[in-house]
Amino acid sequence: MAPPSVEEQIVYLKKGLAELIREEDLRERLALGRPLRVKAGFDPTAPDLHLGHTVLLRKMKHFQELGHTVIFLIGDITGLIGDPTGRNLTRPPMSREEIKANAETYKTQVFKILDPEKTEIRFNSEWLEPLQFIDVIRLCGRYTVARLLERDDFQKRYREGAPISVHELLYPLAQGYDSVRLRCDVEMGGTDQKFNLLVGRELQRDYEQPPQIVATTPLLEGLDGIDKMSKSKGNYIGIAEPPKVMFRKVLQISDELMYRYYELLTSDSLAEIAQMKARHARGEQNPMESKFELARRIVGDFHGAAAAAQAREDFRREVQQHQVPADIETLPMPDVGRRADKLLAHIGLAESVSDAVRKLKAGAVEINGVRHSGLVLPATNGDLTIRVGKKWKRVRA
RNA sequence: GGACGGGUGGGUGAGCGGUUAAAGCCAACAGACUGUAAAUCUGUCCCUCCUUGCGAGGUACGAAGGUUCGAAUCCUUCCCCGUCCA
Repeated sequence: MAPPSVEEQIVYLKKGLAELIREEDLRERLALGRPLRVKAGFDPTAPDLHLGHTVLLRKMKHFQELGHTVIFLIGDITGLIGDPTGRNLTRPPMSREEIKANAETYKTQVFKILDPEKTEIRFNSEWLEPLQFIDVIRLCGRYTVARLLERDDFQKRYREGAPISVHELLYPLAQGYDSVRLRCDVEMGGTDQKFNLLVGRELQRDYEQPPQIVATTPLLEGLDGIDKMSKSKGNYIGIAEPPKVMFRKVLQISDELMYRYYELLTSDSLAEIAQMKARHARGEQNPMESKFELARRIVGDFHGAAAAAQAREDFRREVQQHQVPADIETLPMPDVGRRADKLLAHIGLAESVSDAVRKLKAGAVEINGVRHSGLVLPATNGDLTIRVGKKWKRVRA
């Protein structure tokens, strides 16, 4: 197979990017004919990757497919600072032990998408840690406060009187310095990273390197369809989550969000998505069908086709037909007498006894298929199969 | 270093000596309706106890003390945040 031409590469790489700065630079760089060094940095804060990250990872994968080298940079030092991006408040720094553990988890997850052969995993402690204070001062001397304050969220926080710690200002510099040290040709990130990525260009120029090309990917909205997907918001689908859970989460997103997910998480073209949308609008196809398809594909990406089919089956049986899940967790009967409220709290179907009482009164509890609102458990000699909302548990008699 | 302003439940944000476990909104959780989508409606949303009640206790309004019969509300000290001045 003939290697793709520069123009073919450009077309392939541009698809699904939010912004490319600058296309001309990329064209020139590709024309050099050598594998480009493409970096993306990850904070070691969230131990679990979610679909939001995969938008970026999928794009990185595209670079790999074209023969380029991807550098998966784990910001173990910058993690100590805490990237202020998109936050109104300063993030508390993490301990080194946490960061190390999180980094390990990353490694096992990214290769579900990236090709290990064409990936360098690096830690920025490698070159940031040996820096002396004087080096840091010199680095700071290459940039001005005014320029750093240009960043949207700094500006906003400054205007609103929210705190900005000095070390947060250093974050973009550190990230830019990473690019210098790694001699990056391209740096990728979410659109919220644009500022940091651009600082990298400036610093590279200062170190007499050709400035990196900046490629940003759109931010994926979380399950709520409002905020960007993040672990701390709890609106995420983790790529390590069980097929069943992923499947259910996808089915629970809104129809509007479904189109967005198709756009960012599948290889379907915008035209195909528009056609699908039109079919829904004309009533030729139930949007639910498309959502099932989306769920099948997403689960398939991370767990394989068989698991996806199984997840679909589980969903049909458990969710649509309200049948008892096959893998229901079964626990021994705790010592709570005949008290239903205490039992619920004990087995984790309620947060507290008080919460359990509320749920019972609200009619949210079903025992052996019968709604139960009393505080005393029904008389039975068999196991108790209990459902509260979408959660199921079984208790052995 | 000085002068002000502020810290309330997951988030906002009222309350500014007593019917205040603390309004409203958002989120969340359950129920109805559905395609367990959206929208809508209803209920719940600190903990514990039981005699399940417009029940009884215990905690709670940055921290610790104090004044009061009684404090989230007043006073003192401390911690944190911001603004202005230097």
